[in-house]
Amino acid sequence: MDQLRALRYFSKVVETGSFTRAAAEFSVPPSSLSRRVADLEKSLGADLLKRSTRSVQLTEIGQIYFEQVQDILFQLEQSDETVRSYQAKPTGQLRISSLVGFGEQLLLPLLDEFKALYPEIILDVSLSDELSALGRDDVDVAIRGGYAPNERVRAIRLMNNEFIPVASPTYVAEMGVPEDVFELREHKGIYFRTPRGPTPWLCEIAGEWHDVSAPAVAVSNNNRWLADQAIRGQGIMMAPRWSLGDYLGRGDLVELTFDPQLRVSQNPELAIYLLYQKQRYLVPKVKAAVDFLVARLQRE
Amino acid sequence: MDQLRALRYFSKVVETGSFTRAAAEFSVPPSSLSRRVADLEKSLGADLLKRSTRSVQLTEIGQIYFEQVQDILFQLEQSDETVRSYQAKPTGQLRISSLVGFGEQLLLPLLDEFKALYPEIILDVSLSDELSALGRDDVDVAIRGGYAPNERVRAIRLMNNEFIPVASPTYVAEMGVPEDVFELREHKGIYFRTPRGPTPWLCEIAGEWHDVSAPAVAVSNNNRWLADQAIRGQGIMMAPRWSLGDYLGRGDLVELTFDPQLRVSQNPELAIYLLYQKQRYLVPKVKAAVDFLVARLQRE
DNA sequence: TTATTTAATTGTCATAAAGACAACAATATG
DNA sequence: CATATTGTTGTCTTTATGACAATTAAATAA
Repeated sequence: MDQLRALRYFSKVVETGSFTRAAAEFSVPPSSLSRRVADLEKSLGADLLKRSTRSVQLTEIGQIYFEQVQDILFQLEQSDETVRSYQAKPTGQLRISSLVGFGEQLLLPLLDEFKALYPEIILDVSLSDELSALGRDDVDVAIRGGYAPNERVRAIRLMNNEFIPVASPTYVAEMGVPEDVFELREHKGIYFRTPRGPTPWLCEIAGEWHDVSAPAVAVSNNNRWLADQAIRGQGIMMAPRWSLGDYLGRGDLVELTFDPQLRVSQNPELAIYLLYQKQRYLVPKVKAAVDFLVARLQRE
Repeated sequence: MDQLRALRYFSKVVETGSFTRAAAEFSVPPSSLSRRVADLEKSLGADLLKRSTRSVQLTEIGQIYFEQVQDILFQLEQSDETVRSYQAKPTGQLRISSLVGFGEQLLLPLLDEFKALYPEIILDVSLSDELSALGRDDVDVAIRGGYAPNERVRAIRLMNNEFIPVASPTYVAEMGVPEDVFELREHKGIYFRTPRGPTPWLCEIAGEWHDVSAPAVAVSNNNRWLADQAIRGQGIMMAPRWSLGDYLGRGDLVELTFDPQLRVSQNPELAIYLLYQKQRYLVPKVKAAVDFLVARLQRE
């Protein structure tokens, strides 16, 4: 029995929920799948699917087996691609996913140069603050806050992701410099909205965390627009230092300092990471992208 | 092409270093392996092996592929076993590995009861302080100090592994109670020898670690014998609290206390863990053993 | 309830892939 | 230089998979 073929058949039947549809994808008659899956079940001595003419359902053990088989097939796919593309020129489609703000300000400006270096790589860039499934077939390289989701993914720390409070000089002149974090509650707040809601302003005092957010005058998931609002004196904004570009240098915005520090997360280790599947580092296009991006983006 | 068969052939050729020997293990002619591996190489578009009539060597990419393939084959093997043994009675050979001291004192006394509960499980117990490769085919359940080696292994904390200094009342009467850790250097030491050498006595004072070991009067990897030495007043011993059984209760040994505490490792989180492959928890014999051992050994 | 439709299984034959065995080529070893 | 060992190649046989038609089972509609 060609076990691997049986596994691919089984897997596809589960995915499509039908022998007929799965058979169509392999361009073989459904009877082939029926037999191969039956062989597989016989060799395992357990039923994987409950067939009821009109629908196909996983048994309990089938569910467990399916998940593990999916993983195995995926890994094998990746290993094969690694070998196949070994010592070839970087080429093919490369999918990069990045945080929106980071992508707009730092990643996109680099990509022209990357394209010039590797003209045969077709870039597919998606900016989203939702986390994409690097574990599956979605993305080759991802830039994210937070850590590696599992041990097969390598995370390279690109830079600090420290959020600092800023406001325009005009705003400060008008509203005064807040001396104490609790004074902030009398100010105006400009908030970035993540997929999990706006980010509050937090402060740890004597081991306890306090929410010291000001009333909101602007909320958006668009960093650029929020920065404009801040520059025009609409309020105080907490933003990653890297996102402020030259606003601080030119004096468009000034940093406000507090003791203890104002934060947006209880996690002190906020950073931006570049993520990729370890296994795939040898795929030329992936290696080219990782090496390029780390060289250009890593700051410490 | 039966890709999986090709992978098994390839893998075995690498393991045995020879087409002929590998073929013998599958009971097929060497020509079959030759053809299958050649097919595989053709489909991958890369050479995996350097053949030189008298010897077979991996190419660079072959080495990488081989490692990944080994892992995939192993996982598939495990998934298949999980399904095959699903909803069967706990049966078959169960390999347990444990730290020597822990095994002798706590594990072995439990096993008669386990055998009575699951008479169809054939136990294969090996006691060793070397860490066994849970990742490969060696062991079903392991009891170890330290942590899980990777994300596929689950580690259940069984109990604290705090080492405390003890001596017999006669020894203390004769030599006096050491008040300060540095006084220990004038005492007599009884040491357990791990595979990495005897365990020194350490103490952290003002952030700095000091080795305050006494000259050795006895060194062994046999806990029981060392305890006998200590009871007979030969010296001071650092031993895990669990290993002392009722010696403290009966007054055979007394605990010495120091401030700051005397330790055998800079790692404060020493504990005993039960380890098993997550994937294999559904194999009845593994589940039976894990559940039984955790129920009997877990203390907090 | 019964007819109809759709999906999965089973039977039979054709085809393709892997194994068996012998012959051959290449390279160490004596 | 001869011999033994190892891997490859040629040819035939065996086995397993695919193709297509026929059959069975279940869900939907009359």
